Amino acid sequence: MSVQEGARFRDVKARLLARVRERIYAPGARIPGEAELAEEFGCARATVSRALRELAEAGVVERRRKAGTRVVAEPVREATVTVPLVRAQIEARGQAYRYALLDRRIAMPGAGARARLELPPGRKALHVRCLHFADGAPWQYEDRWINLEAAPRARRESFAGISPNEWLVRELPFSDAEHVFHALNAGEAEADFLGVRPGDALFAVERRTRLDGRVITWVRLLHPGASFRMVSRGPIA
Amino acid sequence: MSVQEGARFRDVKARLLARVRERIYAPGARIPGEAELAEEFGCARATVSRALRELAEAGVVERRRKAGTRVVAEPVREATVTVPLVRAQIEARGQAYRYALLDRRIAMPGAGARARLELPPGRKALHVRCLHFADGAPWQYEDRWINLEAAPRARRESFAGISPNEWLVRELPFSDAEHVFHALNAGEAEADFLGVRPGDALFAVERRTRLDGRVITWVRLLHPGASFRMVSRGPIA
DNA sequence: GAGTGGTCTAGACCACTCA
DNA sequence: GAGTGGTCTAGACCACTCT
Repeated sequence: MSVQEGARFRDVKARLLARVRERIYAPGARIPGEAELAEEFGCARATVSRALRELAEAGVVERRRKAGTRVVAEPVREATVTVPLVRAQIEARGQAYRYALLDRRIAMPGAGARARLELPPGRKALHVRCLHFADGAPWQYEDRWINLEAAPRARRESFAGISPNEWLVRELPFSDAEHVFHALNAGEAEADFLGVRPGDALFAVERRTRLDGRVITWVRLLHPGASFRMVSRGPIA
Repeated sequence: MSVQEGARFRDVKARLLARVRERIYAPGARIPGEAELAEEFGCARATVSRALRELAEAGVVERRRKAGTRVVAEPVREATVTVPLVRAQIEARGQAYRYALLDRRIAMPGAGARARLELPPGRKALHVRCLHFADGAPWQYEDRWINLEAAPRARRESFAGISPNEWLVRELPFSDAEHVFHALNAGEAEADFLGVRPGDALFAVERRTRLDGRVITWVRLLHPGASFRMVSRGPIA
């Protein structure tokens, strides 16, 4: 009948979610145990377990041993956004990508950058600033600090031909990242780089990357607010 | 030895991730099949399967039947952000929450709002605008359209005592949501509401909520850029 | 056609945490 | 102490998709 069938646990998950939405299982209320549900649905407990685990990951239910499974009382919305490689993002839009290095130097980070790099006082780091263009128009201004003790090979890289963004993805892929998103007004220099007027709204993505607990790099990516959108994906079920 | 032990699949997952990071499994390369890995690690295939499934969800590997499992060639970063209830967010910061309704009327939506609600032409909808305060200072301006055909009970709600945000979470929890984030400059009216100057950067969250395929509501939430941060959670493993 | 992942089952043991 | 979820196993069948 249906096109994308063939997963019993998906069916169980959907039916349980439907019960939550219809208030058959009220917010905050406890729902039957895995064994009971398995019997009701006529499947193995492991199947119910997987369905409930995914509902828990989606924030629909809360599970605790002995206490059982409850419908979440105050749902919290989550959105998963993709922060792609600039180049891939631009090329996916069918636009021509161009990269330009503005500045590369080993310098003493300011207090803010030093704290974010979790560097001891008096330690220098690599500071790189560059621009990414889409069809010739400035798309992203990148201001990055790299911890040379965590990524010593960066010392020998000029970043003339490859952006630090891309270099790091190749050099240290699958590292852990923390992101912060916010909005700010363009200063004189940023406006100049991005081809907007001072005071125009910018969308900022800040990312700190770790590997084995050490901070490798901290970067601030600025986009002109007028053209930039960040979109989340995916529903609950 | 370790504190949080007791999950064989986590161990397998961590070891596989380590191999990817150390380039033992190179980007784009194929890794051994589940059966082979299960034998190597001395566990059941289902255990390896779960580890690999989670790595696939984290974007580290790609899996296809018959083709096998490959390390992702061009990693894509993802960030999961929490978009909490305004009130909960403010109270979690230890600040006093206050809500004020600005305007509530049934009206003809403009072209943009109508399209986002996926409403046929000539259909009216409920338009609500309100403010959320933290310790007396404006924290969020909410501009919302509600599809009265999908949420008819909203017609009888005045929204004088409860924000539409909160009312909808109670009325139709666990609905599916799409989010868009961007930055813009405050106009005259928005600046006035939010207590900032016209032109100041604002952080915008737009959310469209669906249930059973129908759009229930579309909302634009504006925050003063100077004070607002949206933070992502969680590493890969 | 054949190889790989995707899922299900039945049973088992364990870990946590509530009463 | 006892009830619940969390995980593992061994075996099985199936669905997809590459060759």
